[in-house]
Amino acid sequence: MVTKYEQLFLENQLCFPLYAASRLTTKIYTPYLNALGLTYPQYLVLLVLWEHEKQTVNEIGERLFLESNTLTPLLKRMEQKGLLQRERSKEDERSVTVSLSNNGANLKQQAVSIPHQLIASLHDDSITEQELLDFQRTLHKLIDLMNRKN
Amino acid sequence: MVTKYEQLFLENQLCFPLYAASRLTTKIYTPYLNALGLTYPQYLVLLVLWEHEKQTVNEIGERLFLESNTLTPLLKRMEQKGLLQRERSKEDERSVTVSLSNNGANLKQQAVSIPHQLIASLHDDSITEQELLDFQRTLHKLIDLMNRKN
DNA sequence: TACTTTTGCATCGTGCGCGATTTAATTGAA
DNA sequence: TTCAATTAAATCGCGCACGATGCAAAAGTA
Repeated sequence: MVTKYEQLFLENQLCFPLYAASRLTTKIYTPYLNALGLTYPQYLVLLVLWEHEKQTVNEIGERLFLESNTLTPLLKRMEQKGLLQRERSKEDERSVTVSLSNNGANLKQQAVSIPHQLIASLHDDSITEQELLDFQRTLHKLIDLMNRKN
Repeated sequence: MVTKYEQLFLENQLCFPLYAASRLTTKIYTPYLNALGLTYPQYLVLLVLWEHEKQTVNEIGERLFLESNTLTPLLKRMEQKGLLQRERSKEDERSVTVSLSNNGANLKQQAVSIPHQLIASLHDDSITEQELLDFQRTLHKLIDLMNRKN
């Protein structure tokens, strides 16, 4: 039985472990991404663009749960690095279309090996594959749930 | 079977869902914390201090996985708000002891109801209590694992 | 004791996140 | 068709995160 006060312990909340886990994972990604000259959010934008080469700021934002106040400066930095182009849409002048440059598209080849390398480096007998799949499933459910309620 | 390229999809990675979930949870906390005049990281510091009223910057950092470059400015802001005091330790002049003010200690009473309110507002039949407990267990395992490998 | 090394905190610079607001284009309604 | 409402980006300000570096105190070592 968890008392009212014990719910205030760090470990008994969901928020803190998620926050800690998120920061730890990006930290583990960092050396691999540094090698490609990318930050973690920049890598996420590329993941989205590697699936569809051309998208509006809004579409990218829907995938990443980010808005223009975060994306606009982020995309500008990526444009400066020559990873992508930003261009006002002709059909709807309010929208900005973001498209991969050759440079940005080519990074995919180098990024392909990252997930496997990470899994290998993190491999541990204390967590089974099935446990991880279940975890992933619940995580997606939680995201959907919180996204609906927000 | 997930191919090499499919591993680059957002959904097939662990990092992005964790990142998204973490941000969504803090977003859900925000209105409750705003009512107390707190940011989410400030709330985390208070959670730690509510368990032990007096701790060094280092001890707080070990609990939250944060270092002085993040904590020092954060704690200064909290000191300005009158939530805590910072003081050089007499025994070890390198350390700074952080202790709760009455104001900061009293906030605990108001914070106690937050976890329950959140659980209630998020309640959904699509996720069972057991599923959530399993999830939490794996999450802690992952944190331990990543923390060891880092 | 004299020294090197380690430790704890602070500072600096950069890049997010995000609430609030602005601007311009498009859509919707009378 | 006119005007109000909505939508898409952008801008601004603030508060984290965090790598890199600096500095002083303490601990370890010859």
